[in-house]
Formats: sequence, structure tokens, C-alpha cells
Amino acid sequence: MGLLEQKRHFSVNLLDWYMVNRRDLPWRRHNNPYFTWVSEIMLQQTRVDTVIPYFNRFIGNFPTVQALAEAPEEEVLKNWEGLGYYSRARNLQAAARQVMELHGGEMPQDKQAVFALKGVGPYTAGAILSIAFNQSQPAVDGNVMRVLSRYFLIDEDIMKGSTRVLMEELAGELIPEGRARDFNQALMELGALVCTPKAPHCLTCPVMEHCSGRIAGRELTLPVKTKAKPPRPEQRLVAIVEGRGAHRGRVLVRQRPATGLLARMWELPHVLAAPAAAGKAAGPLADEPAMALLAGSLWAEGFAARPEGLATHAEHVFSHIVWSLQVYKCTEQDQSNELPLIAAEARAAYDAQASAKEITAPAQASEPGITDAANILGSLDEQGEPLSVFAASSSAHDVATGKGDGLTYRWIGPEDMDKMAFPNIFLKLITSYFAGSYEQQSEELN
DNA sequence: AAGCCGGGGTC
DNA sequence: GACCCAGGCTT
Repeated sequence: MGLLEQKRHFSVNLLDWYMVNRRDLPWRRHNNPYFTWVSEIMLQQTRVDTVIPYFNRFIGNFPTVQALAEAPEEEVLKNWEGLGYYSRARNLQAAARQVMELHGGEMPQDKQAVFALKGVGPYTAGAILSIAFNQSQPAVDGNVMRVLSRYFLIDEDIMKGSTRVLMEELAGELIPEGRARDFNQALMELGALVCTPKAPHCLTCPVMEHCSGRIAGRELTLPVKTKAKPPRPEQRLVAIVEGRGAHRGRVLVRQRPATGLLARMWELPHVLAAPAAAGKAAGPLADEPAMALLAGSLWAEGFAARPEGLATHAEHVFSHIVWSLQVYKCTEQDQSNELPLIAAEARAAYDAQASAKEITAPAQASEPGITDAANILGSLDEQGEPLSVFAASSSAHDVATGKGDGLTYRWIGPEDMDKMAFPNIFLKLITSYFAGSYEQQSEELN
């Protein structure tokens, strides 16, 4: 069989299969370009089953490009909470504003204009143009590259940019005249349901007959893909600071910087325990130095708190970092008299830790506004008196640290949770705290 | 070209 | 517990 026939067999049989087997998904019920767009952004790196409830809620809250463009950013972020890759949400809203200003609120149909939207790359541009407007443009994602690499036995590393370009040329040739909308979705549907990564269902595949990969017995070794390097471990100390007095029933949280990891998300205060040695985990820190270090960290940020004891351990895995979290229950203190003591304790604890583990030069802070232990100690040296936050008691529960590059801190109760976006790990920890799950630990210590 | 960006699934 | 799923942006 020649290549032309093999291609034709693929296109015809795949399209026929899709028209029978296509899943009924919320964004497939209309050819609304906005729905297509939102779904494609959500589906990046995210499974269909996970996306469905998010998509329905998002469209319910932001039914049009205009509604999305005019929404407060924190509301958009809250609707993205738990989906991950939060820059997708920020870019999506920025792009909605682009569509309002440049295109009168209507999704552009021009390839260059679509591609120019924030968060829209080669794949998403192709998906929007083909699915929403039935334009004959390839939409090559991981599913498509897996399917094509197997069917045509392509040995190129799919992590390389040049391979994606090659795949786009091929995918474009395969689109039947006037059928881009269904065909591109068919390609991805096959990858998701039949030509799966680990155990492809070749026996029920509509194009198995002329699949070069299967015929060569290569279906399990394709696609060729370089492995990602393992995530670096980080040991972090987390504080659940229980408010007292005016802050009774509340817990201290802070908002992350506008860029970088988990941008603008809220979190419990935490600190890098110690710089990990090259390629090795730092390992857990003993409770006593950990608590002193945490107290020192909070002090450096302008808060007096006394760690009471370990509440729980937690782990949070990113694609490039693994956080091992030691979570300590702390109580807010009257600031003035406690601080020098806390600072001294932190200094002693750090010195002990440093000599025990032969920590040499402190690493620079990897994230703006988020200090590691060494930087905290540095700040203890520089600052002879409490930060201005103690003098300026704000009217509500909002608190600024008094530092130019400082983060925003806030004392929150359970009712505040539905307006603020948290990464899942902190959502779980705070929810558990408000549910009383850590009561027992703290009582044991009292 | 390589690193940065989450979260969840399977086996 | 080990392994898998990867688009777009930034540098």
C-alpha cells in the first residue's frame, strides 16, 4: 500500500468512526467560538473529566467574552482554582480584553489574529479555527502526535519543536475537504479513547488495518519522547497561625506575587527550611529548630506568633518541584515583648542547624517575597525593631507588611474562602483547620 | 533549546 | 510508590 492510500484510509475511517463514537461534551453542543476557546484552554494538560465541571461553572459565571473581560481577576482565578497552570486563566482573561478592544467582542477568524491572543499558541489557534469555524487548519496536541507517530511510524522525538512542525504538515494533509471540524476532533478523540499512551486498544481501532506502528509491533514504543528531568525537592515549614483577640477564629494567609509560581494565589505563610544540597532532598527538620525558624520568619514578615507543635505533614507535587511540608499550628502573640526572644531563638536554632549540617553559603531567595531561612536571619540582623505593621492597625483584616516588596497578609475566616483562590494543597490544609481536624494535636500540647 | 508553570490519573 | 499525562510563555 502506498502512502497516499494509507493516508486516505486513515482519514476516511477515522472520520466515520468519530461520527458514531463522538462523546457528548458540553462544549460540543454549540459551535460557539467562545465555548471552543475556553474549553481548549482548559483542556491543555488537563483531562476531559476534570474539565467538564469547571467548564460548566465558568461558562455559567462568564457566559460571553464581554462578561469575562469585565470580571474581576480574582473571580476568574477563583473559577480556575484547582485546575492548575493559573497563567492560563490570567492569559484567557487578558485575551478576552484583547477581543473586546481589537475585534468588538467577536472572536476573530483570521489566523494571525487568533494566534496573537494571549495564551493561544500553534495548537490552540488550530483548534479554534477548525472547531469553531471549520477552517482547514491542523491542531496538533499530544494525542495527535501519539496517533500519527504510531500510524505512520514516525521515530522523531515529539518533544522537539521540529517534530511538531512536521506533524502539523502531515495533519493538514489528512483533513478531508470541508471536514476540519469533525476530523480534528476525531484525531484527538482517537488518541484519548483508543490510541492511549500505555495500553492502546488496537483491536477496536478504526485504522488498525494500515497502522504501520502496530504492524511493526511498535505501538508500545511510540511515540519517542525524551523524559522530563525529575522535580527538585524542597522542604518547607508552614504556619497555621491562629488569631487571638480581634483575630479570634481567623487564620493568617497571604497572597503570592503577581508573577511566577502560583501567581496571585493565596496560601498559608511558609518558608524554605534549608537549601537542599545539589540533587538531594534536605530532609525534614527537627521540630524545635523548625518552630524557631518559622517564628523568626513570621517575625521578619511583621507577625508575632508562637509555634505550638506539628499539626501535620503534607506533600505537593509540581511538574518541576516537590514540596514536602511540615505544618505547624501557631498562635498569635502580643507582639512587643515576644519579638526579641523569638529572634534570638531563631538565630540559635539556625546556627545549630547550620553547624550540624554544614550548611555553607545561603542560597538566594528563589521567589520574590518568599524568603528562605538564611534570608530571614539576614533580616533579623538588619531590623532592630518591629515592622511598621504593628503600629498601623488596619481597619479590616487586611494587613500590609510595611515592606516595599512585601506580600499582602490577611486574617480570614471560613466565609472568606469562597472569594479567594488557593492552590489545592492550602485549600485542603485550611479547610481541615477550620473543620477542627488539628484540634487534637494542639490540645495534646496544651 | 531549555526551563518554568499544577494537578490528577493509572498500575 | 513509580510512573504517566504536555501547550504556551519566558529566557
